[in-house]
Amino acid sequence: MKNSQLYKGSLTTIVMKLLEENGRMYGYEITQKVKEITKGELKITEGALYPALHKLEAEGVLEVEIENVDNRLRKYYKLTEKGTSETINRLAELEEFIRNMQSIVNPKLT
Amino acid sequence: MKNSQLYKGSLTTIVMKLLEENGRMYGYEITQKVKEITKGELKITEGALYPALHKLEAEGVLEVEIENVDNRLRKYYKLTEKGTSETINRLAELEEFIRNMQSIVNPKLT
DNA sequence: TTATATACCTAAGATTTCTATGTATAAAAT
DNA sequence: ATTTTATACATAGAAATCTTAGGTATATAA
Repeated sequence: MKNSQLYKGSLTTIVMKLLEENGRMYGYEITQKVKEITKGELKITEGALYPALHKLEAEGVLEVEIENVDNRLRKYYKLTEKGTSETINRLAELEEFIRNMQSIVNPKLT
Repeated sequence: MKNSQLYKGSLTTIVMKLLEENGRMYGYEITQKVKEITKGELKITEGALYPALHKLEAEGVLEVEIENVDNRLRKYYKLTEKGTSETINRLAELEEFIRNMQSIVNPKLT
């Protein structure tokens, strides 16, 4: 994750949301998608992403399907049932986080 | 910092913004102010805050004035000149971060 | 033939935060 | 009178996350 420290702690939420949106994705695809969505402002590093995916899988949040495309390995991840309900909580937390940060940055509006 | 992982990385930005807003504050006051602004949703822990304040001071972002009030020590922190310009950058980063996160969570709006 | 893009991976270190604990005074509650 | 709560500072060890820096391998573009 390049850029500011602020993104610390948001990686798994980003991954879960993208999987909720797109059904299934593989690691490299996630890095490209985030770069695209944020117009290059946010670059997820592989050193952060792959361990995070493995952890989410170990926790039962994600499950993996391995496929061979063009002689290259792809590991497609998708949310489990548990992962889907976790994602709902995560997104609620994210919205609360954004609200709270905006209250701090712009106290006049609240 | 209680609650979700998302707040990781945002502590110094919060502190700097509050000091920009309020001129000078002491540590305990900062914890109370954040609790108040976020209606109890965000609690800054002292184990995170004090080392962060010391680090910002060591970096020349903050300077400290020690006072004795009611027989109790207070260390008032305020932004240095360097700290003030750093704060402007931090707040711009925060706004960009929030924009990016909203693009991810709500891709239809962008 | 070399560089870039695709696609996975890990290990060591840095950084941040949490948990737990410590000191001390003042005020409120039992 | 004593205990709890609030105020006010602090640190040390552990946990979590991310960066940096490498590694493997195939396919395509320069």
